Amino acid sequence: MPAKSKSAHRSGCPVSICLEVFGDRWSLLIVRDLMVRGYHTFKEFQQSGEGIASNILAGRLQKLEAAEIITAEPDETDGRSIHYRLTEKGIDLAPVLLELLIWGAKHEETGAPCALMAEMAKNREAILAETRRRWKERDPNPLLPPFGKESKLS
Amino acid sequence: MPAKSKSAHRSGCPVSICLEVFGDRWSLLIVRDLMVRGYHTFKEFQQSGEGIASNILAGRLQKLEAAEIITAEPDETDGRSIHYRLTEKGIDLAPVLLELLIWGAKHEETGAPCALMAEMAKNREAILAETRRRWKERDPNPLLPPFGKESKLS
DNA sequence: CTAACTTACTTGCAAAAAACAAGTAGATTG
DNA sequence: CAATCTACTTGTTTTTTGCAAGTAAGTTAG
Repeated sequence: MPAKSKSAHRSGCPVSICLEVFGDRWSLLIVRDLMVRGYHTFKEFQQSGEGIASNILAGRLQKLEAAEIITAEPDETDGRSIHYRLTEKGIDLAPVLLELLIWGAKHEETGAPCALMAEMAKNREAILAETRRRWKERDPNPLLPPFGKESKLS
Repeated sequence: MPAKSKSAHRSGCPVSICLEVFGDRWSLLIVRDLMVRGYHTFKEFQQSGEGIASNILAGRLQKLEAAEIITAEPDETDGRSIHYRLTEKGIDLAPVLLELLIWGAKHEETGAPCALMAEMAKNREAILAETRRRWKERDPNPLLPPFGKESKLS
Protein backbone atom coordinates (compact mmCIF):
# COMPACT_ATOMS: atom_id res chain seq x y z
CA MET A 1 0.00 0.00 0.00
CA PRO A 2 1.25 3.43 -0.90
CA ALA A 3 2.14 5.31 2.28
CA LYS A 4 -0.21 8.20 2.75
CA SER A 5 1.70 11.40 2.21
CA LYS A 6 2.61 13.07 5.47
CA SER A 7 1.44 16.37 4.09
CA ALA A 8 -2.01 15.52 2.80
CA HIS A 9 -3.38 18.99 3.26
CA ARG A 10 -6.85 20.01 2.31
CA SER A 11 -5.44 22.90 0.36
CA GLY A 12 -2.20 24.81 0.11
CA CYS A 13 -3.63 27.88 1.82
CA PRO A 14 -1.52 28.85 4.82
CA VAL A 15 -4.63 29.67 6.84
CA SER A 16 -6.05 26.23 6.15
CA ILE A 17 -2.82 24.56 7.21
CA CYS A 18 -2.72 26.61 10.41
CA LEU A 19 -6.18 25.38 11.25
CA GLU A 20 -5.13 21.79 10.69
CA VAL A 21 -2.33 22.28 13.20
CA PHE A 22 -4.08 24.21 15.97
CA GLY A 23 -7.65 24.78 14.80
CA ASP A 24 -9.49 23.52 17.87
CA ARG A 25 -10.76 24.77 21.18
CA TRP A 26 -7.68 23.91 23.23
CA SER A 27 -4.34 24.14 21.44
CA LEU A 28 -4.02 27.91 21.50
CA LEU A 29 -4.97 28.05 25.17
CA ILE A 30 -1.94 25.93 25.97
CA VAL A 31 0.19 28.25 23.87
CA ARG A 32 -1.33 31.21 25.69
CA ASP A 33 -0.53 29.66 29.07
CA LEU A 34 3.07 29.13 28.04
CA MET A 35 3.39 32.53 26.43
CA VAL A 36 1.85 35.01 28.82
CA ARG A 37 1.14 33.21 32.07
CA GLY A 38 4.44 31.51 32.70
CA TYR A 39 2.87 28.07 33.03
CA HIS A 40 5.00 25.14 31.99
CA THR A 41 3.66 21.95 33.54
CA PHE A 42 0.79 19.58 32.85
CA LYS A 43 -0.76 20.39 36.19
CA GLU A 44 -0.68 24.12 35.61
CA PHE A 45 -2.35 23.76 32.22
CA GLN A 46 -4.98 21.55 33.80
CA GLN A 47 -5.68 24.07 36.52
CA SER A 48 -5.70 27.09 34.25
CA GLY A 49 -9.45 27.44 34.66
CA GLU A 50 -10.64 26.32 31.25
CA GLY A 51 -11.51 22.80 32.35
CA ILE A 52 -9.62 20.72 29.85
CA ALA A 53 -9.77 16.96 30.43
CA SER A 54 -6.47 15.25 31.14
CA ASN A 55 -6.64 12.89 28.17
CA ILE A 56 -7.33 15.76 25.80
CA LEU A 57 -4.54 17.82 27.32
CA ALA A 58 -2.10 14.94 26.92
CA GLY A 59 -3.13 14.58 23.29
CA ARG A 60 -2.75 18.26 22.55
CA LEU A 61 0.67 18.44 24.14
CA GLN A 62 1.77 15.55 21.94
CA LYS A 63 0.36 17.18 18.85
CA LEU A 64 1.96 20.54 19.62
CA GLU A 65 5.28 18.83 20.24
CA ALA A 66 4.99 16.89 16.99
CA ALA A 67 4.28 20.18 15.21
CA GLU A 68 7.40 21.62 16.86
CA ILE A 69 5.48 24.39 18.54
CA ILE A 70 6.53 23.25 22.00
CA THR A 71 9.29 21.14 23.50
CA ALA A 72 9.05 18.79 26.48
CA GLU A 73 11.96 18.12 28.82
CA PRO A 74 12.14 16.52 32.26
CA ASP A 75 12.38 19.12 34.99
CA GLU A 76 15.90 19.42 36.36
CA THR A 77 14.93 19.67 40.00
CA ASP A 78 11.91 17.34 40.09
CA GLY A 79 12.00 14.10 38.14
CA ARG A 80 8.23 13.75 38.13
CA SER A 81 7.63 16.99 36.39
CA ILE A 82 8.00 17.77 32.72
CA HIS A 83 8.93 21.23 31.63
CA TYR A 84 7.15 22.43 28.51
CA ARG A 85 8.45 25.39 26.57
CA LEU A 86 7.60 27.22 23.36
CA THR A 87 9.93 26.81 20.42
CA GLU A 88 10.78 29.72 18.15
CA LYS A 89 7.95 28.54 15.92
CA GLY A 90 5.73 28.62 18.97
CA ILE A 91 6.67 32.10 20.13
CA ASP A 92 6.00 33.26 16.59
CA LEU A 93 2.34 32.68 17.36
CA ALA A 94 2.43 35.75 19.60
CA PRO A 95 0.95 38.08 16.96
CA VAL A 96 -1.91 35.65 16.35
CA LEU A 97 -2.69 35.40 20.06
CA LEU A 98 -2.48 39.16 20.45
CA GLU A 99 -4.93 39.76 17.63
CA LEU A 100 -7.31 37.20 19.11
CA LEU A 101 -7.03 38.95 22.45
CA ILE A 102 -7.78 42.32 20.89
CA TRP A 103 -10.70 41.04 18.84
CA GLY A 104 -12.22 39.13 21.73
CA ALA A 105 -11.92 42.03 24.11
CA LYS A 106 -13.45 44.39 21.56
CA HIS A 107 -16.36 42.27 20.41
CA GLU A 108 -17.26 39.89 23.19
CA GLU A 109 -17.99 40.28 26.86
CA THR A 110 -14.82 39.19 28.51
CA GLY A 111 -13.22 39.47 31.90
CA ALA A 112 -10.44 41.64 30.55
CA PRO A 113 -10.48 45.33 31.52
CA CYS A 114 -11.28 47.47 28.49
CA ALA A 115 -8.71 50.12 29.34
CA LEU A 116 -5.90 47.59 29.47
CA MET A 117 -7.01 46.06 26.18
CA ALA A 118 -7.21 49.40 24.43
CA GLU A 119 -3.70 50.09 25.58
CA MET A 120 -2.48 46.75 24.28
CA ALA A 121 -4.02 47.40 20.90
CA LYS A 122 -2.07 50.65 20.75
CA ASN A 123 1.23 49.22 21.92
CA ARG A 124 1.19 46.15 19.74
CA GLU A 125 4.84 46.21 18.82
CA ALA A 126 6.07 46.92 22.32
CA ILE A 127 4.03 44.07 23.72
CA LEU A 128 5.26 41.63 21.11
CA ALA A 129 8.83 42.69 21.79
CA GLU A 130 8.37 42.23 25.53
CA THR A 131 6.76 38.83 25.01
CA ARG A 132 9.70 37.68 22.96
CA ARG A 133 12.19 39.06 25.43
CA ARG A 134 10.53 37.18 28.28
CA TRP A 135 10.66 34.02 26.24
CA LYS A 136 14.31 34.42 25.27
CA GLU A 137 15.44 35.21 28.80
CA ARG A 138 13.16 32.58 30.37
CA ASP A 139 11.63 35.31 32.49
CA PRO A 140 9.18 33.44 34.74
CA ASN A 141 6.92 36.41 35.49
CA PRO A 142 3.53 36.35 33.85
CA LEU A 143 2.87 39.10 31.34
CA LEU A 144 -0.86 38.92 31.92
CA PRO A 145 -2.98 37.46 34.70
CA PRO A 146 -5.81 35.02 34.05
CA PHE A 147 -8.92 37.03 33.29
CA GLY A 148 -11.66 35.65 35.47
CA LYS A 149 -15.20 36.74 34.88
CA GLU A 150 -14.99 39.50 37.42
CA SER A 151 -11.30 40.14 37.25
CA LYS A 152 -10.35 43.28 39.08
CA LEU A 153 -6.80 44.46 38.88
CA SER A 154 -7.73 47.42 41.09
CA MET B 1 -35.27 24.75 35.92
CA PRO B 2 -33.00 27.76 35.86
CA ALA B 3 -32.30 28.71 32.27
CA LYS B 4 -28.68 28.08 31.48
CA SER B 5 -26.94 31.41 31.17
CA LYS B 6 -26.39 32.42 27.58
CA SER B 7 -22.83 33.34 28.38
CA ALA B 8 -21.61 30.25 30.18
CA HIS B 9 -18.02 30.70 29.18
CA ARG B 10 -15.21 28.48 30.30
CA SER B 11 -13.30 31.51 31.45
CA GLY B 12 -13.34 35.23 30.93
CA CYS B 13 -10.20 35.20 28.83
CA PRO B 14 -10.82 36.86 25.46
CA VAL B 15 -8.74 34.23 23.69
CA SER B 16 -10.82 31.46 25.21
CA ILE B 17 -14.03 33.15 24.16
CA CYS B 18 -12.72 33.61 20.62
CA LEU B 19 -12.04 29.90 20.45
CA GLU B 20 -15.56 29.12 21.60
CA VAL B 21 -16.88 31.21 18.74
CA PHE B 22 -14.65 30.14 15.85
CA GLY B 23 -12.17 27.64 17.28
CA ASP B 24 -12.62 24.87 14.75
CA ARG B 25 -11.29 23.77 11.38
CA TRP B 26 -13.86 25.53 9.24
CA SER B 27 -15.21 28.81 10.57
CA LEU B 28 -12.20 30.95 9.73
CA LEU B 29 -12.01 29.48 6.24
CA ILE B 30 -15.48 30.82 5.55
CA VAL B 31 -14.40 34.19 6.89
CA ARG B 32 -11.31 34.02 4.67
CA ASP B 33 -13.43 33.24 1.62
CA LEU B 34 -15.65 36.21 2.32
CA MET B 35 -12.77 38.50 3.15
CA VAL B 36 -10.14 37.95 0.51
CA ARG B 37 -11.67 35.80 -2.20
CA GLY B 38 -14.90 37.61 -2.82
CA TYR B 39 -17.03 34.52 -2.30
CA HIS B 40 -20.49 35.08 -0.93
CA THR B 41 -22.66 32.05 -1.62
CA PHE B 42 -23.10 28.59 -0.15
CA LYS B 43 -21.98 27.03 -3.37
CA GLU B 44 -18.79 29.05 -3.58
CA PHE B 45 -17.83 28.15 -0.03
CA GLN B 46 -18.50 24.52 -0.82
CA GLN B 47 -16.33 24.63 -3.92
CA SER B 48 -13.50 26.57 -2.32
CA GLY B 49 -11.28 23.51 -2.38
CA GLU B 50 -11.19 22.61 1.29
CA GLY B 51 -13.84 19.92 1.04
CA ILE B 52 -16.33 21.00 3.68
CA ALA B 53 -19.48 18.89 3.89
CA SER B 54 -22.75 20.68 3.18
CA ASN B 55 -24.28 19.97 6.59
CA ILE B 56 -21.21 21.27 8.38
CA LEU B 57 -21.13 24.33 6.17
CA ALA B 58 -24.79 25.04 6.89
CA GLY B 59 -24.12 24.69 10.60
CA ARG B 60 -21.14 27.00 10.54
CA LEU B 61 -22.98 29.65 8.58
CA GLN B 62 -25.72 29.59 11.20
CA LYS B 63 -23.23 29.83 14.03
CA LEU B 64 -21.36 32.70 12.40
CA GLU B 65 -24.60 34.52 11.79
CA ALA B 66 -25.70 33.97 15.38
CA ALA B 67 -22.35 35.37 16.51
CA GLU B 68 -22.96 38.39 14.26
CA ILE B 69 -19.80 37.79 12.28
CA ILE B 70 -21.73 37.42 9.03
CA THR B 71 -25.13 38.41 7.70
CA ALA B 72 -27.33 36.46 5.31
CA GLU B 73 -29.68 38.11 2.85
CA PRO B 74 -31.54 36.79 -0.19
CA ASP B 75 -29.79 37.71 -3.40
CA GLU B 76 -31.55 40.54 -5.21
CA THR B 77 -31.22 39.11 -8.69
CA ASP B 78 -31.62 35.39 -7.94
CA GLY B 79 -34.16 34.27 -5.38
CA ARG B 80 -32.51 30.90 -4.86
CA SER B 81 -29.25 32.37 -3.81
CA ILE B 82 -28.35 33.81 -0.44
CA HIS B 83 -25.80 36.54 -0.21
CA TYR B 84 -23.48 36.25 2.79
CA ARG B 85 -21.45 39.20 3.93
CA LEU B 86 -19.09 40.04 6.77
CA THR B 87 -20.31 42.39 9.46
CA GLU B 88 -18.03 45.00 10.97
CA LYS B 89 -17.30 42.47 13.68
CA GLY B 90 -16.41 40.02 10.95
CA ILE B 91 -14.11 42.31 9.02
CA ASP B 92 -12.35 43.04 12.30
CA LEU B 93 -11.03 39.49 12.06
CA ALA B 94 -8.74 40.64 9.26
CA PRO B 95 -5.70 41.08 11.52
CA VAL B 96 -6.19 37.59 12.93
CA LEU B 97 -6.40 36.07 9.45
CA LEU B 98 -3.38 38.03 8.29
CA GLU B 99 -1.26 36.83 11.21
CA LEU B 100 -2.34 33.26 10.54
CA LEU B 101 -1.39 33.69 6.92
CA ILE B 102 2.02 35.05 7.84
CA TRP B 103 2.70 32.35 10.43
CA GLY B 104 1.56 29.55 8.17
CA ALA B 105 3.60 30.76 5.25
CA LYS B 106 6.67 31.14 7.42
CA HIS B 107 6.53 27.87 9.30
CA GLU B 108 4.65 25.37 7.18
CA GLU B 109 4.94 24.22 3.62
CA THR B 110 2.19 26.02 1.84
CA GLY B 111 1.19 26.85 -1.69
CA ALA B 112 1.75 30.53 -1.12
CA PRO B 113 4.75 32.15 -2.81
CA CYS B 114 7.34 33.14 -0.21
CA ALA B 115 8.11 36.45 -1.87
CA LEU B 116 4.49 37.54 -1.80
CA MET B 117 4.16 36.51 1.84
CA ALA B 118 7.29 38.36 2.89
CA GLU B 119 5.90 41.43 1.26
CA MET B 120 2.58 41.05 3.03
CA ALA B 121 4.34 40.75 6.38
CA LYS B 122 6.04 44.04 5.64
CA ASN B 123 2.97 45.88 4.42
CA ARG B 124 0.66 44.75 7.17
CA GLU B 125 -1.10 48.04 7.64
CA ALA B 126 -1.56 48.73 3.95
CA ILE B 127 -3.06 45.31 3.38
CA LEU B 128 -5.45 45.65 6.28
CA ALA B 129 -6.51 49.07 5.01
CA GLU B 130 -7.08 47.70 1.53
CA THR B 131 -9.05 44.75 2.90
CA ARG B 132 -11.32 47.07 4.80
CA ARG B 133 -11.74 49.38 1.82
CA ARG B 134 -12.79 46.47 -0.38
CA TRP B 135 -15.30 45.41 2.23
CA LYS B 136 -16.74 48.87 2.69
CA GLU B 137 -17.10 49.53 -1.02
CA ARG B 138 -18.29 45.99 -1.75
CA ASP B 139 -15.44 45.61 -4.20
CA PRO B 140 -16.00 42.16 -5.73
CA ASN B 141 -12.39 41.59 -6.82
CA PRO B 142 -10.46 39.01 -4.84
CA LEU B 143 -7.50 40.34 -2.89
CA LEU B 144 -5.75 37.00 -2.98
CA PRO B 145 -6.18 33.92 -5.17
CA PRO B 146 -6.69 30.44 -3.73
CA PHE B 147 -3.26 28.96 -3.04
CA GLY B 148 -3.23 25.52 -4.55
CA LYS B 149 -0.38 23.20 -3.78
CA GLU B 150 1.59 24.22 -6.84
CA SER B 151 0.20 27.66 -7.26
CA LYS B 152 2.12 29.68 -9.79
CA LEU B 153 1.22 33.27 -10.24
CA SER B 154 3.98 33.60 -12.83
C1' DC C 1 -46.86 26.12 -18.78
C1' DT C 2 -43.92 22.85 -17.56
C1' DA C 3 -39.93 19.82 -17.36
C1' DA C 4 -35.17 20.05 -16.30
C1' DC C 5 -31.99 22.28 -13.53
C1' DT C 6 -29.90 24.98 -9.77
C1' DT C 7 -29.27 26.58 -5.02
C1' DA C 8 -29.36 26.00 -0.29
C1' DC C 9 -30.14 23.39 2.40
C1' DT C 10 -31.94 18.69 5.58
C1' DT C 11 -31.87 13.85 7.01
C1' DG C 12 -29.97 9.42 8.32
C1' DC C 13 -26.20 6.85 9.47
C1' DA C 14 -21.34 5.48 10.52
C1' DA C 15 -16.97 7.01 12.27
C1' DA C 16 -14.15 10.01 14.88
C1' DA C 17 -13.33 12.98 18.59
C1' DA C 18 -14.37 14.97 23.07
C1' DA C 19 -15.91 14.74 27.80
C1' DC C 20 -16.15 12.24 32.10
C1' DA C 21 -14.57 9.08 35.66
C1' DA C 22 -11.14 6.05 37.25
C1' DG C 23 -6.89 4.06 37.61
C1' DT C 24 -1.66 3.62 37.32
C1' DA C 25 3.57 4.08 37.11
C1' DG C 26 7.39 6.38 38.59
C1' DA C 27 9.47 10.06 41.53
C1' DT C 28 9.40 12.39 45.93
C1' DT C 29 8.40 13.77 50.64
C1' DG C 30 7.76 12.94 55.56
C1' DC D 1 8.54 2.75 53.68
C1' DA D 2 3.99 4.75 53.43
C1' DA D 3 1.62 8.61 51.69
C1' DT D 4 1.63 11.94 48.18
C1' DC D 5 2.35 14.02 43.81
C1' DT D 6 2.93 14.36 38.71
C1' DA D 7 1.91 13.01 34.30
C1' DC D 8 -0.25 10.49 32.26
C1' DT D 9 -3.58 5.98 30.40
C1' DT D 10 -7.78 3.34 30.09
C1' DG D 11 -12.69 2.63 29.72
C1' DT D 12 -17.21 4.49 28.71
C1' DT D 13 -20.61 7.78 27.24
C1' DT D 14 -21.81 11.76 24.66
C1' DT D 15 -21.10 14.98 21.08
C1' DT D 16 -19.38 16.29 16.73
C1' DT D 17 -17.93 15.23 12.10
C1' DG D 18 -18.07 13.20 7.61
C1' DC D 19 -20.50 11.07 3.95
C1' DA D 20 -24.39 9.89 0.88
C1' DA D 21 -28.90 10.92 -0.28
C1' DG D 22 -32.82 13.54 -0.59
C1' DT D 23 -35.85 17.79 -0.83
C1' DA D 24 -38.11 22.43 -1.36
C1' DA D 25 -38.18 26.60 -3.52
C1' DG D 26 -36.65 29.50 -7.40
C1' DT D 27 -35.09 29.70 -12.23
C1' DT D 28 -34.29 28.71 -17.13
C1' DA D 29 -35.29 26.43 -21.73
C1' DG D 30 -38.64 24.94 -24.92
